[in-house]
Amino acid sequence: MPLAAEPIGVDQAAEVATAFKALSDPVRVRLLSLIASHPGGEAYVNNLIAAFDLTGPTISHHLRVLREAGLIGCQRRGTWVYYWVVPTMLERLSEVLSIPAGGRAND
Amino acid sequence: MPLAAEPIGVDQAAEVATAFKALSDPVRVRLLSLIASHPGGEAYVNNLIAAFDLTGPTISHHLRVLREAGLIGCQRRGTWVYYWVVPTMLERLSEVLSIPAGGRAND
DNA sequence: TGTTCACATTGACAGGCTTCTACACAGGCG
DNA sequence: CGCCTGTGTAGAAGCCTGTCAATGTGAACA
Repeated sequence: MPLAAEPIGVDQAAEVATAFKALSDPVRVRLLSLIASHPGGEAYVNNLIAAFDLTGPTISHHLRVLREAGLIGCQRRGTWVYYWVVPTMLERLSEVLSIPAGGRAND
Repeated sequence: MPLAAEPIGVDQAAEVATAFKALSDPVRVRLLSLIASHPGGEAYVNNLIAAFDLTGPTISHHLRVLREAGLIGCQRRGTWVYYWVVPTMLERLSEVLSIPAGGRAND
């Protein structure tokens, strides 16, 4: 439900804000984009670390923030850990920011 | 351009992250929703302050963060100050989060 | 089978930034 | 001038970001 349609509830506002907080860091935005645009929709950590001038633990921390926000999922396959994007969450956030036709829905 | 379409650039990632940072606080999300869903698309500060258990300066500060992020605009009319939502910014963020058909665009 | 190596995460900590309140200031109205 | 509305500033508490060190997991090899 778009936040422009009606006043958002306190609980939902907190939930949405948590997700947006996960996207409030440039590194995490780039990580999400790298994972989402990776061939096959998956990426493993080694590749992600190589794309930044940051150390492994730092990337790992950022990935955890994205994971706990429900934006990405991960799975271990042998030695490597693969990450992928959870489209449901992105679509939901996109819907929250969308503008209803006419700018408002009711009242 | 959706961030899932191709790896986002460093500059654009920083710009998007700044906007999301403005939305990373529950109070600001609720403020934006209150303004956007207000009859006429406008709201004045006195109404907004009444909706929270926070002091006036705090709300004023949050409004400034939203304003500097380009998400809302304001104008003084006599004694009261009116706020409204800038739909362009919301639409752009919504597009960034949208998922291209098939999950990816090229390559 | 046991060791060694590579991959990735977790924990602890320093530095910087954000958030919130209290007080004080500017702008308009009666 | 007195009052109300809204903003700006200064300061304390808390959170976030990034690095180093240590741990856990799985594969390769003698």
